[in-house]
Parts: sequence; C-alpha cells; structure tokens
Amino acid sequence: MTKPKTKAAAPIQNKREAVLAAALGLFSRFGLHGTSVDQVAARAGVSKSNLLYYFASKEELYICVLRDLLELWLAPLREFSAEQDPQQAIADYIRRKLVVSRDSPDASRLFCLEMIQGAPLLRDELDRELHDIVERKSAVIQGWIDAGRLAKVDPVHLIFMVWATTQHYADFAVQVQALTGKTLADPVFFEQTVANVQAVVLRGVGGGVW
Amino acid sequence: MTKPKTKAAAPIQNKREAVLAAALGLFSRFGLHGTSVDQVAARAGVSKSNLLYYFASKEELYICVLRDLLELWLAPLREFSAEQDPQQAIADYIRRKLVVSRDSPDASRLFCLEMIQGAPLLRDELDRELHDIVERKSAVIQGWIDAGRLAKVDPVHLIFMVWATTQHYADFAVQVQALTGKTLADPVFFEQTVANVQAVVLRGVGGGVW
DNA sequence: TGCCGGTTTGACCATATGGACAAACACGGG
DNA sequence: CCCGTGTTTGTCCATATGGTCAAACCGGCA
Repeated sequence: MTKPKTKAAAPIQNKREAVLAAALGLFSRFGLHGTSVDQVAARAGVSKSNLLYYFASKEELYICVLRDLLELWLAPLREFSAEQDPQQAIADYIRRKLVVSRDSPDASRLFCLEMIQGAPLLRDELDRELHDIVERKSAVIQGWIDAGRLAKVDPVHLIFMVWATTQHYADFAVQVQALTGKTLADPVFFEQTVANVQAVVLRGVGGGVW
Repeated sequence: MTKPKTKAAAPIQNKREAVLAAALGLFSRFGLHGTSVDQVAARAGVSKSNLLYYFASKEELYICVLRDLLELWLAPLREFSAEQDPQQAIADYIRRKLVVSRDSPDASRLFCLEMIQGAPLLRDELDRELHDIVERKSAVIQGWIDAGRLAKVDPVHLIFMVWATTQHYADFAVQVQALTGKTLADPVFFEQTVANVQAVVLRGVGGGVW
C-alpha cells in the first residue's frame, strides 16, 4: 500500500476518497436509489466513466461507503471502558456519540437509512460484530448494577437509549432545527445538549448517589 | 363525503385506502425513489393505470401518505395533558409512543426517512403545527419544573429524548432484533421496554420523589 | 523515440419507469 | 334499450440511468 507500483499511487487514493466522500453525502440524503452515479461523479469532480473505473458498480460503491461507516459508528462504544467509574463511563460515551452526531451527521444518517431498510448489507455484521460488542459492554454494565453502583435497568435498553437520543440530533436535525433553531454545530447548543442528555440518563440510572 | 353522487362511493374509498396502505409499506422501506408505481399497484391489487387515475402522480401519492402520517405521529403528544400528575403524564406519553412504534412501525419509519432527507414536504408543517404544539407542551413541562415537581431539564430536550427512544424500537427494529432477538410485537418484550424507558426517563426527571 | 500498463474519456446501449392517452367497460337514469 | 358519467385497462412514449466498450491519453522505461 505504501509501495507504489508505478506512477504515484496517492492521486488515485485521493480520487477514491473524494468519490467515497461525495457518495456518503448524497446517499445519506437521498438513499441509494435516490442518488445517481452522475451526481456522485459530478460532486466528486470526476466523470461517470472514471468513477466506474474505480468502483465496478453503484452497489459496490454503496457497500464501500457502508463498510467505512460501521467502524465509525462503533468506535465510541469500543472505548466504553469497564475500568472507569460507571457514571463517568456513561457520561463520556454520551459525549462521544454526540461528537459523532455533530461531526459526521452524514454517516449517522446513512446508517439510519440502512437500518430502516432492514440493513440488507449490514445484517451479517450486525449479527456478529455488533452483537458481540454489545454483549460484552452490557455485561460490564450488568456488573455495575449487580455491584449496586447503578440502578436496576436492562443494560441493552440503556444502550439503545443512548444510541437513540444521541443519533436523534443528527438524523432529525431538521426537526431539531425547526423546533429550537439550533444545530449541534452551535457550540453552546452542543454543550447544552450534552448536559441535558447526560443529566437525564445519569439520574435515570444513578444508584443511591442521586 | 357521505353523499355518493352516483354508484357506490365506498369501493373507491377502499381502493384509495388500499393504495395508500400499500404505498406506506413500500415507501417506508425503500423510499420514494426506491419504490416504483408498479410495485405499489401490484401490492394494492390494482393496475398501474388505475392507480394513476386516483393519484395524479407518484409524488402526489407520496404526499397523501405523508399527510396522514403527521397526524398519527402527533396524536400521542396532543393527548399529553397538563392536568395529569407530571410523572404519570410522561409515563403515559412514553407508552403511547411505544404503542405507535409497535402498531405502526411503517409510519414511524417513513417519518424518519422523510426527516433524514430534510423533510422537503413536511417542513412547513414542522415549522408551524409541530412547533406550536411543542411550544405549548414544553410550557406545561416547564411549569412543572418551576413548581418543583420535576428536575431541572430543558423540556424540549426531554421531548426529543422520548421521541428518540420510543421511535428507535420501530426505526431500528432490525438492530433491536439482531441484538435481543425480540420485537415490540412480543408482548413481554413490549412491556419490558415500556418499563425500562419509563424507569430511566422518570428517574431522570424525577423531583425529590425518587 | 517508441512501446506498454494503468488511467481517462466520450459515445453508445439496454432497461426501467413515470406517466399520457384513447379505447373499453360498468351501470344507473331516462 | 341506450346514453352519459365515472372507472378500468392496455398500449405506447420520453426520459433517466446504470453500465459497456473501444479509443485516446499519459508517464515511465528500454
């Protein structure tokens, strides 16, 4: 990969990435079927034919975009650590997820789109990778609950809750905008959101502390 | 409306509704662009030409579906009453939203789809109707907070939280299924979900009670 | 300079699909 | 029985779009 065969390998990598970025932006708004190859190509600044030289088909491009996606989506959960204080771990996790919602709303939306459609392309990964990591992390949470450090709540539902509330600010950004006039891009609103979500969830799962 | 001009008006009403139902089912999974008129017609048991006799275009059909949607989506919030005990009002609201997620997952998903795309067709209603009702309801919540009956939380964020967590079980049903093996259709799982969401939110916003 | 692998482009095609249209049909009233 | 209004269907068309293909291009290397 760092060894170019001939010519410079960097430019073609850049092109691929430009295409992938353009594709993410469009797919996340209009879906696979609502986006034409022409549009992606135009946005990426390449010709349609050229795009199809890099990606054999629109579906393949879509799949490539999705593949990058899942990792980004999972990253915050991976960092969820058992060594931390429970409250702190949850608070940090919420913040990290909201950062993703703020910085990669496209990714969040496309992920949501894919889920709505039944995730035909991610189902396997869902059943395997996501299932495993969720199992591990909820075991951690369950441990905290058993130790009396958290209120009795089903860990999986708690995780769902964090996912849902944090993604909402990306996926339903229009709605949020319509009702508050703000976006997560606004630093004040962002911090306010973090604080509110953390407050409710932490009090909601708080042990005797609260 | 109840006065048929000639012939029976009922059958044509049934047909319209059959088409609308079929359209909802397909649009909610594959979006406007991912669904063809042929598919909707086939699923509704009418010919494409016939469908286009009732709805001038695919877009019009889509808009009709959306129109019905918003009302269904808003109904639970309308019932949110100031006369109730705060905790009870919120608990009931959560349950009602989860009932919608269980009984009309298609509607929930299509609503989500539309939001993700920036709600080009609902934006007006969002700015007007939704904005008004949310303002009124959050005033009620703020009243409770000021009266010391609820913890200090931004009412709008609280509402977002309820929306997000309850819709999640419809919109991300595949994910929920993959991780828990259950759906809201399962009565036990449904009640467990209601209980968990209520528990966290109510503790989260609880005043000195909890 | 002339070859060669990788890259880029434009022309072209097959298909899917939204929708127009006119003919056929059903049926109640005259 | 027949006419007219409202309904239903089959045929046809214009367009958009995913994808193919062969030709052109480019930059290093002998």
